[in-house]
Amino acid sequence: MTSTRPFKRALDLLTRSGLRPTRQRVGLARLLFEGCDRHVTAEQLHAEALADSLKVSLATVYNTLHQLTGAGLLREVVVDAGRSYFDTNVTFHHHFYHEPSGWLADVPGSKVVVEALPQPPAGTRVTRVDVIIRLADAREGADLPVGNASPSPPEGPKI
Amino acid sequence: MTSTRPFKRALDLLTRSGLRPTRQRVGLARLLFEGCDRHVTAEQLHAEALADSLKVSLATVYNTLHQLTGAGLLREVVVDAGRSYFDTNVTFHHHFYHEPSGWLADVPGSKVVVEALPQPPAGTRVTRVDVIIRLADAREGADLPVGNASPSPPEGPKI
DNA sequence: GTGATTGCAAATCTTTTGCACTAAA
DNA sequence: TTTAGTGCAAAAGATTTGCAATCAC
Repeated sequence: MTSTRPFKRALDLLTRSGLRPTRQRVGLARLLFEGCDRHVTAEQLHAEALADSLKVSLATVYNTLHQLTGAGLLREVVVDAGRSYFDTNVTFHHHFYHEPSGWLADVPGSKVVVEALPQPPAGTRVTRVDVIIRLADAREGADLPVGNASPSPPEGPKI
Repeated sequence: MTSTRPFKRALDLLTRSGLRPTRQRVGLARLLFEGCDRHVTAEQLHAEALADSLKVSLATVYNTLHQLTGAGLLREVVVDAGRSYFDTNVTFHHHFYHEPSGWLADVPGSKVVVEALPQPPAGTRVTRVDVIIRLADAREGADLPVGNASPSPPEGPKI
């Protein structure tokens, strides 16, 4: 599918990270980085790969996702115990998470201001501050005094 | 162990929540609510129960933890994919999470100021805003411009 | 060639489920 | 009684692991 440009880009990302550009890794990297930012689970990426005629095992998908995360090309997002999402957006940002559907969306870091952060315990350092804005379907009174206009509604098949 | 007072308290918490005060539930409630606030996993609470001579199955521990969460007596904390922590502190607060050890600690809600929260998507409402301050062992340059004094260091055998 | 990678299947781990049995009300 | 609750063992998911076969360099 597509030109050869993105193919080269995926290849570059891998080699620059010291990962041998195997057929599987390049294929997965293309699926992950060709389009716009996205959130995927291993299972989901594996299905996409197969649908794209990329023969790869689920175990390799897991390995690759972790290697890319280690290389700083992906960020693991923990919003649900029991399932890991990998985010291609590794810039400073937070998330909206619609628990009923599993819908996950980025919130620019600049849109949330976290102040007065307490000092971390001695011997430790802060690696990241995650802000997860958990959502439910609008119903009886809102739980928090936060407006309820509308940027991007949870619609699609989610996840 | 202990007097009969906390026993009664655990019993009251259950009945007030409409949960039949069975031997297992009362025992688990005592373990959870007698002391100060704590974070537990199902496996951990189960081990404690057995150590305290409370015969209860892991399945029942899971059931009870979820029932108590549904009743608002516990709050589930998601900081690690694949493992659920239950927090006896259900007041407004956030968390410090030391990933290397699994150490989890509360951060008073008043210690973190979250501003400029974006509007939730149409048809949804915010149920909660979780702030997770992820920690690693102090090493090469800190990742974020946040001091590094010391409130409560991660020590114990963790989890 | 040679060591890194992959695939596959089995193994782990955490959590859930089905159902006969037990205990509260 | 009668209905909720419990235990156990099996099932279900998600992720990891062991190791022989395979591929990149």
